[in-house]
Amino acid sequence: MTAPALTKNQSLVFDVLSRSDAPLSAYTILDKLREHGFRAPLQVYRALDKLLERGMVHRLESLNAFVACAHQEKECCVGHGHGTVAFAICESCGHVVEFHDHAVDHRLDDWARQRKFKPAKTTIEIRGLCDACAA
Amino acid sequence: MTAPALTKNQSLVFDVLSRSDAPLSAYTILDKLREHGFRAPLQVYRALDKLLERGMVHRLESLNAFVACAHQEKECCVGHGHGTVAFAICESCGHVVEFHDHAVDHRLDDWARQRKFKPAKTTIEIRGLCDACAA
DNA sequence: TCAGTTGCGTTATGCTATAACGTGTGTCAT
DNA sequence: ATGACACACGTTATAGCATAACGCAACTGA
Repeated sequence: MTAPALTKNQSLVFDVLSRSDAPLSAYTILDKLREHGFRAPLQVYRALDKLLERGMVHRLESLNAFVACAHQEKECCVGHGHGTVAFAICESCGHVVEFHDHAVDHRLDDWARQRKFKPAKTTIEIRGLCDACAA
Repeated sequence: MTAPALTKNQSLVFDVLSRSDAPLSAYTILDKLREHGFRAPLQVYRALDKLLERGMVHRLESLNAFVACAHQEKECCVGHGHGTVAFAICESCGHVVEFHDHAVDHRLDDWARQRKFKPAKTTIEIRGLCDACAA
């Protein structure tokens, strides 16, 4: 029932993302893992694919970058029980806040249902300035 | 008061996007405009930048592609009076529906206000299957 | 034992976007 | 008019993001 353990590459990539306080591009991850034997982008992308499947990592479409899921409580990442994830991205300090909003989810679901559109994945990203950077 | 006329390159790019029934990448636009003298990606990107500024074109972050704004009534594109734009993107036929939802806008605004986050640009993209393709 | 699946490593390639340079043209205050 | 400025344009080169296609190794389950 429980998901199989992470492979070595998957763990390495996930650790790098978890330790980072800002999103990382695949190539940045690659550079951070060269000393662990990574040589090629595909090693990173393949690990990311699996981590994305599990919901342990999110992709920020507007940045072409990746973050570890903020819900580090195990239940969340294993049984990705929440709906759509939204992100607030500070364009100054790079910090990202992940959040969920049921009202927004519900509203978009309604829209889709009315149009008979079948959602597969929804992206919500707010770019702007965080409190600290708005000065 | 009224915005200056489009330049030749801007018009060419906008026309290509307007005529397309699916999003186009910058390089696809470039290919379609080679016979009009376009030679380099920058010619396309520079035109797109201006069109994006005016709200006449939208960028789909999850596709790295561009669409003409669906509100072709002039008032909309000149005085971009609406709030955040959302998109439903069919992954089968490529068709994109643009829509606005005040409730969603308002909800995200509330979230930002509470966090003292200053939104600059918000991306909402639903990828899935349209009614026709869900079969 | 053999077929199927999954992960891995490597090389090569393709797609997306911008940097940095110089040119021409218009505006407008002097 | 002239010089300063802004802006669009064209070109070459380069940076940054992502995947195709090959082959090998390990595991799993008939």
